[in-house]
Amino acid sequence: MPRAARAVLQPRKTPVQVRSAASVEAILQATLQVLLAVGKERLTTTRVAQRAGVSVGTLYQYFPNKSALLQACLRRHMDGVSRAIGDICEKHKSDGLLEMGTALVFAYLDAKMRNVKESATLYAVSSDVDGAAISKASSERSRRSVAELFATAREGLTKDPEVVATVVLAALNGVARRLLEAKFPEREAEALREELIVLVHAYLRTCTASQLA
Amino acid sequence: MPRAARAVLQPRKTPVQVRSAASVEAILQATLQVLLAVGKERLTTTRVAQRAGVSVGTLYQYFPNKSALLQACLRRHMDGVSRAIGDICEKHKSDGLLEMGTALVFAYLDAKMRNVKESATLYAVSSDVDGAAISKASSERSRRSVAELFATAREGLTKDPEVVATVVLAALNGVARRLLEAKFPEREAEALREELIVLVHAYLRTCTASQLA
DNA sequence: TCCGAAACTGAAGTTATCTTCATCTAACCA
DNA sequence: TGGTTAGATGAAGATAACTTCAGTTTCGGA
Repeated sequence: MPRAARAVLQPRKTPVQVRSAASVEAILQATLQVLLAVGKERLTTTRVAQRAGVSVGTLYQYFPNKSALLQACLRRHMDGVSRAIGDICEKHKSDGLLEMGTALVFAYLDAKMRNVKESATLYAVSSDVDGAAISKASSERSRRSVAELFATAREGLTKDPEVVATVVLAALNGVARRLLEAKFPEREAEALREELIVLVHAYLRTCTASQLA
Repeated sequence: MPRAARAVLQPRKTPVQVRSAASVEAILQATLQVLLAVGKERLTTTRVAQRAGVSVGTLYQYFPNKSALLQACLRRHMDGVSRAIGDICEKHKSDGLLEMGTALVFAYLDAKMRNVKESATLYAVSSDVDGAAISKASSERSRRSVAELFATAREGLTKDPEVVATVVLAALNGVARRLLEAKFPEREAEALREELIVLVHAYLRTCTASQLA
């Protein structure tokens, strides 16, 4: 993995013609495909270019290096997850706390499990590539959404919504990871989801004065 | 990262003389030191050998390749954590559930936070190197310990101890990761630990028939 | 239709590290 | 003390990408 260009994350050139935008799109898609097909160890820029149906040179026209390419890919995925969380938060404003909890569990697991292999692969990529910053930004956004959501809960919180959101999301993330590492994620998913709801509900009950059903 | 030798993880040669055992030890320590000092991107076998005070050739006498070296390092660390869990489980056999929960939270966070940078760095290494298998084996051992512990709880569980253990450990892991990724882990640690205890207690209360304090 | 800019090409250069192996030294044992 | 095995050495070889750039093609407006 290259040592250069920590700072240069942005595409070099902003597409102005249609075909170039198409190239960028193709390259990003190809990156994910190659990643899934052969794994990050054997992902090469040439291979990605081939799969995208362009030349390596074109690839390097839009991404300063391999690392930036992978980062862009990662960012896409993460944004998808945090957008899913954000949407669900919008939908459940002013609901009851438990309802919120249930909705979050479903949304989170769905987002991660939609295609298991993609999530798992990108987790692995994340630790190269300084993915920490990217996933941090993304999970920060989720945390905000969830904290705001909790703040609107009918029952009223007795704790800092930010803290509650942090704990809930961390727990969700822990279980999701556990699931992704399992041999047959789909098989275990349902059971763990039920249990996760129990966990989240139990916790949320401690965060409010009123007695929840 | 090499593509070869997926299967060959074991040291090539088993030390029979004292000095060679010392070499192996020195190499492993050096690996960790180099990792912490310059990061995995710039860790080279030559650099490790230098730091260990041996030649590269010696290194390759005991580790078939760089990957195996890092795996050995990772295994060491993971074993430390699961041993800490195992110990605490022994100590709290037949205690009350809540007590167990508290003890686990402390043990887990302590183990991960003892030296934050080491944990964080090795997490990153883990995703190269096929670390999944290693950490899986280790966390499987932890899960066993914790499940056995829960099975001895005074109150008696109304759920499968394995499931309960899985959920609790996943949640712990999620929060620990969140903490390791934070800018100042030590600063947030205490607050999150308290909250984690609340979370675990709340969950454990749902796992037993009797009313817990 | 023509021209300048945008986009594309891909062979070749560059760099960096892993890994080997022929050779040397130290340890052990009879 | 001499022979045999274990251990250590490190320069050289091999590999495997990444990345560049000079030249070509395509696009879009005048």
